[in-house]
Amino acid sequence: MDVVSPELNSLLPDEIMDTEAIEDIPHSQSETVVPMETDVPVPTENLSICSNATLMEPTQTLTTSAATDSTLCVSLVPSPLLTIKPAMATSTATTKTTDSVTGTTVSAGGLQKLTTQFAISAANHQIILNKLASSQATEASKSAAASAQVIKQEGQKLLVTAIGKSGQPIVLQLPHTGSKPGVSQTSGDTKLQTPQFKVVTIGGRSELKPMVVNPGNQVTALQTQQLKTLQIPKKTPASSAAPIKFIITKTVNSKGLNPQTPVTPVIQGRVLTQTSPVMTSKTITLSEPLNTSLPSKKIAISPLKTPSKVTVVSVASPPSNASQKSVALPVSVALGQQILAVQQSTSASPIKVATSQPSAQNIKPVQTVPVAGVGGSQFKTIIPLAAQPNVQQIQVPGSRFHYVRLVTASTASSTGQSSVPNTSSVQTGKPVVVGTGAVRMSVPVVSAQTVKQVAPKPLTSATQVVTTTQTQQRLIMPATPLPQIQPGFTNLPPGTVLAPAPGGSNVGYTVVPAQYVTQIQQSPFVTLASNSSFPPSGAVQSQAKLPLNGVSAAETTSRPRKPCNCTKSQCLKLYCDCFANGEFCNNCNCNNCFNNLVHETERLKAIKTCLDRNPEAFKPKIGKGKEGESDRRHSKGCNCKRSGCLKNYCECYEAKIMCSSICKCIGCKNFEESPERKTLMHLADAAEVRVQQQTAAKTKLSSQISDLLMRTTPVLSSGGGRLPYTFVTKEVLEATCECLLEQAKKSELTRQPQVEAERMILEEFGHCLMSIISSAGKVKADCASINC
DNA sequence: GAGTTTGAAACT
DNA sequence: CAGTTTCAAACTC
Repeated sequence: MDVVSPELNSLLPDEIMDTEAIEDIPHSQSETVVPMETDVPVPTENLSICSNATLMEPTQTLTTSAATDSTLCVSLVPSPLLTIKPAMATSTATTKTTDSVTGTTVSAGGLQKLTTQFAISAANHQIILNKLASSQATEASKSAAASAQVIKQEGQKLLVTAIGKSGQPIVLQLPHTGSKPGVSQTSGDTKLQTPQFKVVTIGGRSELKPMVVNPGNQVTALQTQQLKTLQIPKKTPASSAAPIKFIITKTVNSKGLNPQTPVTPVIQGRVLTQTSPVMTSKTITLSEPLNTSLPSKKIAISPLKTPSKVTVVSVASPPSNASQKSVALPVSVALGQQILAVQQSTSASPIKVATSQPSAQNIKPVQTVPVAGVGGSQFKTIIPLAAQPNVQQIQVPGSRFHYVRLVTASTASSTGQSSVPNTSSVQTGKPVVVGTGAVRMSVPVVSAQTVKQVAPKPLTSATQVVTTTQTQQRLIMPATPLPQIQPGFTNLPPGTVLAPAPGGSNVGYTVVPAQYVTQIQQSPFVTLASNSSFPPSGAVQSQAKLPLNGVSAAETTSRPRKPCNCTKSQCLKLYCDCFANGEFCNNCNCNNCFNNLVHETERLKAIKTCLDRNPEAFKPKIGKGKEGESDRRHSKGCNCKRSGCLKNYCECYEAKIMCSSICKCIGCKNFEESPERKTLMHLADAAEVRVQQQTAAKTKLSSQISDLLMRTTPVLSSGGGRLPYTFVTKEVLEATCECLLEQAKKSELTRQPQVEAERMILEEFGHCLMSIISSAGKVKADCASINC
């Protein structure tokens, strides 16, 4: 059975990637999503999918809760059926999620209760998602529905994000099966046979996941692979063998059951993809409590660039009766892959905080939001804050991920001292629980660059664990809403974290680029706000700089951006690249800079001004096209007049993309067949090759010299057999240089190509080195013979 | 490094 | 929306 109907199969990828086709849905004030870096409007649709995929846990239940009527809750229930629950947003409802570790069901406070379920027929194992905006999809879904007996239900949506692609998640409208037989989780018709769970990956491959369904709303994975992923294959012919058929439909800006009710802008947890077949990981669904009546805040963190894939590793919730809130550090990172992990910690934490509040209130879902980046899809993790949340920032040394820990005031101290382990897994796809105790969540901020930098070795084993020094760095987040800037939350600069403004700013919040968490940590505000029970920020910093996988934190956190030189804009206008990219100025050459925490009030105001002027001011200018293809284009197009669009004045050329029809440039030469462009490209390529060659040569030469010096390090007296480095005397060096110059002249006379000339010179240098070594060896032998 | 050119951003 | 000004980066010398 096809994972996706053929019609949709060819249709989906593009549409999924098409972010422009998806309308922005007004955001509710209480559920504000802060985009990090994206050209994708903050998705207002929510997808919540809870998945349990641990072999060890027989009681795993994936439950996603939707906060609003527009949300869709998907639950893996004991029956082989994949049950999708439409969230009937009720403020008092709680979402039950199964602890991935313990298998315990936990009620998340504030989460919308799933009151209605519609299940996918076990018989046909099909999920039909109606694409409302596409007649094709509709037809496809109809045809599929005929066999699957899936009923289309308005107002129920499933967000499907394109993995590895930027783009707004697609709202999948799921059929309501509440009235259908066999929908019930406790349905007695649950088959004991092991159903195969179809893993559908957007842009990826699909996998069959055998699942053991227990009659207790529990699903157990029989495979060692613990990842449960709902993925939609991109442009991949669906396998007819798939027992479960996913017919995906795209809903554009669906308003849900109640057209009068605006779609909640909050993004529910999403199931992301698992890319490494060898990696053991879990894809976990996050439950989103979407209650507009409740004061909630979401923290969007994530500067990301071009992650090919993002995996939400875990979203297990602690048992409802447990006061402990665990924090999982997402540390699994592979090249081209991002893993956002929010995993429930084990209850092993000795610290248990008794709280009068219902656990549901303490549990906040983590939202992972895909955002479009220049190079690829990006995901943001958004955390709604509890009534009085505090945020503790956690930084993993050597990683540019930024974690924000939400803790209650009463538990912060205990969390800080004992709840955070000092080790975390970095490699396995399965997140390692790093912290336990009162911590609610950890939110990774991941960028593609970060991934590349942090990425350890290729994941070959799920058991590889890299020990890192876990430090705690905190941001104290106010629990109150952010009325002042909420309207612009969805368009805040990429990588933005909301934090309280320092110095008692009346604004109340600080828009903090995630890249500058470190900066925040060093700010006086943080110091003052820091709980005494936590390690001093200085200690944290020192720990954070510990090398990870040979890469120091300093290296990994070095800003990739060039320093700005603003003089008049105070770095509070889009003239400033730092500001435009949602970053604080750091190590810049700017004058009178206000783009820092000290001037957060002004900065926030400036951000708002920019957003008022252009709601998409902080979104990437370069829209994301298909990967590997040239359809990336400038969102607005350039307006070049004199540069021919072949200089870096042109934003298109600078982004290494060709001008498009939306450009208003004059005399454009930046098009596919442009000879000028080709020439420039060839020159650039040649230059790049040369640089690479030279770099390689230098590296080799440096290595040889280093090796030589090592061998000639003084030691004859010590009997180590080394030669005295004094053999490399000035005379020897001069002679060597003469030889090299002679070789260069020779190659020049013979009109050798530069590459060949370089090779000849290097060879000559090698000969020189050999001669030196040989001579030194002879001297050593002579010396030894005379006992010198 | 200073000066010029350029085009996006900001302003009117 | 169009024209102008401001601004900082890119570029040239």
